[in-house]
Amino acid sequence: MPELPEVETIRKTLAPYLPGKEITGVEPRLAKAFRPDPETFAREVTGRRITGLSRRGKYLILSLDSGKRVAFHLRMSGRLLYSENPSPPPKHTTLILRFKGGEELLMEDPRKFGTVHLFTGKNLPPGLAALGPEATEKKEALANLRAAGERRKAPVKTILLDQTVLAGLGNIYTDEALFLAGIDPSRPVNQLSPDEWEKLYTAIRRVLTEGLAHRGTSQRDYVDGKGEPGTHQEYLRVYGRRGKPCPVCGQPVSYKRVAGRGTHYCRFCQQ
DNA sequence: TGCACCCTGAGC
DNA sequence: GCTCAGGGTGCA
Ligand SMILES: [Zn+2]
Repeated sequence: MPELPEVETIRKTLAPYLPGKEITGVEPRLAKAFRPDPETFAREVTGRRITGLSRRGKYLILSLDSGKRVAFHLRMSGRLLYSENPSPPPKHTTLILRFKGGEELLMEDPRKFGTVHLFTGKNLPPGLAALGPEATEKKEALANLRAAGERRKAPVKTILLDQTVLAGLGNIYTDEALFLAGIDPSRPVNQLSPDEWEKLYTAIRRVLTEGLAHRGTSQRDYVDGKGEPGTHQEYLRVYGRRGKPCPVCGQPVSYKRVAGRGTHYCRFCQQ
């Protein structure tokens, strides 16, 4: 699933190509993915030039010369693929953008959960407007985590996945960070000590930095903007390793459901 | 505040 | 042939 390191890797791989491109063709193929409707989207985007490419949380954002912006959210199985020699689109294609030189940007999404938003500067999509600070921004992110720790009593994993608290973590990096910090994912957040918050944030930074260095985790569907997989799946400590030995103590990695998500952790190393 | 729901392919 | 995976939204 694309989380912060994956979306950022997609952004980096598209950055050399998209800015400056003129969009000559817009083909929405999955109507329900578009906010607003696909007809408005096609009308507003056709003929525009891409002026910028950025990321906020798990959203990838294109700026257009009209002043409008397009945000993509890939959810679990979405891919954004740039090609200079387009071939016939895959079965589950949400959108095709065609450029003046014959290149294209394609959004593929077998599970069809991904969304495409068209918006203006003041009128952000609700999910984008509500995002907390980037998980990589230490001062703001840590302050928000601590504030949540004071007024909430949900499991710590629930808070890490809450994009209004900090933006960018998903199920994989959350499990990995909690393991590195030695904290049980179901611990109520109001029970964490100041020392544990510091440790947890350090672990979050570490797993995100590693994920970025490895160009993302290709556990299931993820590839970057050029179709290349990342390698961080080879470095995961607990996620997807149920029953396999804990890298620290050697006991089998445990699995349970926390915050409605499959959760991997070590019963012996995490309290 | 927490959970069902959306959806399909992979894996049993 | 069935179950499961998952992020954000909408609704209780
Ligand atoms: Zn262990």
